[in-house]
Amino acid sequence: MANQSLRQRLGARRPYVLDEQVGFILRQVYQRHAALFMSVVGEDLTTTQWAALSRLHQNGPCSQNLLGRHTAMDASTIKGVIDRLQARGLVERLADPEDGRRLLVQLTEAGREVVSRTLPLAQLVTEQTLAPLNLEERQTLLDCLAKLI
Amino acid sequence: MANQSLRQRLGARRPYVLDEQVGFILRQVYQRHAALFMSVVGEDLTTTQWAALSRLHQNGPCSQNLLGRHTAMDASTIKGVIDRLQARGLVERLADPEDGRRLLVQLTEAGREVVSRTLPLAQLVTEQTLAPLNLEERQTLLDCLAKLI
DNA sequence: AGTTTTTCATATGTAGACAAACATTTCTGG
DNA sequence: CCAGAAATGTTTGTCTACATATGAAAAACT
Repeated sequence: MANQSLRQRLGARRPYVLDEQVGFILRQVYQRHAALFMSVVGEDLTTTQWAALSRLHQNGPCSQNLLGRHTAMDASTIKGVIDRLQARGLVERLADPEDGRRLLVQLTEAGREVVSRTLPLAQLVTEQTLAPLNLEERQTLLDCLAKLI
Repeated sequence: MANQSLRQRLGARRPYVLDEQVGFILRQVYQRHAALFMSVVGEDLTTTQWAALSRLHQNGPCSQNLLGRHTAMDASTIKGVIDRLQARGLVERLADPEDGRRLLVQLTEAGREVVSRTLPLAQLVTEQTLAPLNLEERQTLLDCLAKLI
């Protein structure tokens, strides 16, 4: 109103309200999603571990670093994730015969079982995360978010 | 097309494509934002440290746990954050005379200086994070995200 | 060929993020 | 009033996340 236009005429900005900042909101939405994932999926799987497993399922075996790039993790993060998945027998590392630097990472039989058991639950989590929005809003949200990556 | 309706008639779902899942997208958007924040703000401040500082600036002194709730951090997370801010002299802890359990956390003079120096940069980061969207899209995005907290 | 650069995996250190367990203090219900 | 419940802060352990440094292997270059 009058106040608003006065502020604009003076060149002053809106005050900085933490709860209105994208970053703060994004962190909370992701927190809610991650908590939902853990509680729905069980299996003691984290969202990042699931990203690695589902990427291996979708794309097949892959070098560790490349898998990291395909799951938005840097080299040291993906290493830790694969370490833990390997310790649980869901994944195995093989030397790449074609490149002495690379480790080929692939799902084990147990890993494939976990993936097929988890897939429908992961879909459910996506659905539940978006539950407060209607179909049109969901599409808009995903489109906007995709532009911000 | 024909394929699509066949799948629907059979009750089958769309395949699970990792890159289309909200959780995976959210993580990447937040990563980009956090990296942007660190590079624009400097001061060696993280987004969560900034959340604590700006909340104290906005709301005044506060017990440690309550501050955690106001910044979406659990008790052990906010403790670590305040530990580090205190070690840098940006924040101080006082015993609450009214409640023997509580620690009152408040900004120091140095903390207030960092906040005023950082505020305009934090606004810039918000702006840059949303840069790929027009004004209408930004509002829609924030509205949708707010429903997902 | 040999040198430089890049890539890959690893290691270390710092920082969120949360669960679970704990002691202390405060609040509440009977 | 007093016992049980709840809140506050701390500690420990596990897991992401990244910067930086290192050694080894491959690619690119002259």
